[in-house]
Amino acid sequence: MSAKDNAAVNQLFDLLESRFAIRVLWALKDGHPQTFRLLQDSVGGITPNTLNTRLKEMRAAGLITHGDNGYGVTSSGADLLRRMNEMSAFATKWTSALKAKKK
Amino acid sequence: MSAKDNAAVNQLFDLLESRFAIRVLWALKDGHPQTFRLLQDSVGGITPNTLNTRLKEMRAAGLITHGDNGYGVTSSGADLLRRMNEMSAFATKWTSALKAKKK
DNA sequence: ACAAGTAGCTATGATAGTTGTAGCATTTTT
DNA sequence: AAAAATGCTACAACTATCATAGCTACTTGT
Repeated sequence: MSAKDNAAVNQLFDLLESRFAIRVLWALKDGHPQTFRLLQDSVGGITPNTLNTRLKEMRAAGLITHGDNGYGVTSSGADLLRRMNEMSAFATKWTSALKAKKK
Repeated sequence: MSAKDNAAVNQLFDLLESRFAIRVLWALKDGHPQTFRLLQDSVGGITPNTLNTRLKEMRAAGLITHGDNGYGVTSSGADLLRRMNEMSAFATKWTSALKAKKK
């Protein structure tokens, strides 16, 4: 892994590690833009303050845009979501393994 | 996407969205266990309080173990990291696109 | 046996991030 | 013209994280 790679990944993690960041992106997974309030509901449990902060960050990062139909992902954002699908597959395996362990 | 999928992904995001969570896992990417303090250095900028909190969470989640040689990933943790490599590839593309935009 | 080093933390007060609730200004719908 | 929806902002309270210091248990070297 090069130093440049490290910087890039670090920048991505900076963006994604704050509360609700991933979820906001995830809520836009299907590609349909959503209004501020609908997005708030989709994400669930997020306050307008935090949502607005995340939206600003992600717009600055070029992952989300705000068009006439509301907030949606950019092509870059869609690219990231596509790659994150792998994590979803993992999650399913993982939670069932965890549940089995707890019994 | 089923409701079950949603729950699993939510649980994963609960774990990963707190500060340094992803980075702690990421620091163990190469598979070599690390001592507490070495891990602190690898992650960079994390306090022992936070590191310890994350380690507890991730051990409870079955992603990290603590053996004789220090902290390392479980097979489940390694699985997740493998899938997250896609994000690393994205990060490189994404940051260079961002840099170009800012100019 | 004893001092020094290493490992894995815990304690404490300060600061930054997030929450909960309320509501405002503007545009769109009825 | 009134009602509803949109995208927020304000503010006080709470929680997470930080920065620094240092503790206990164990190993290593003399």
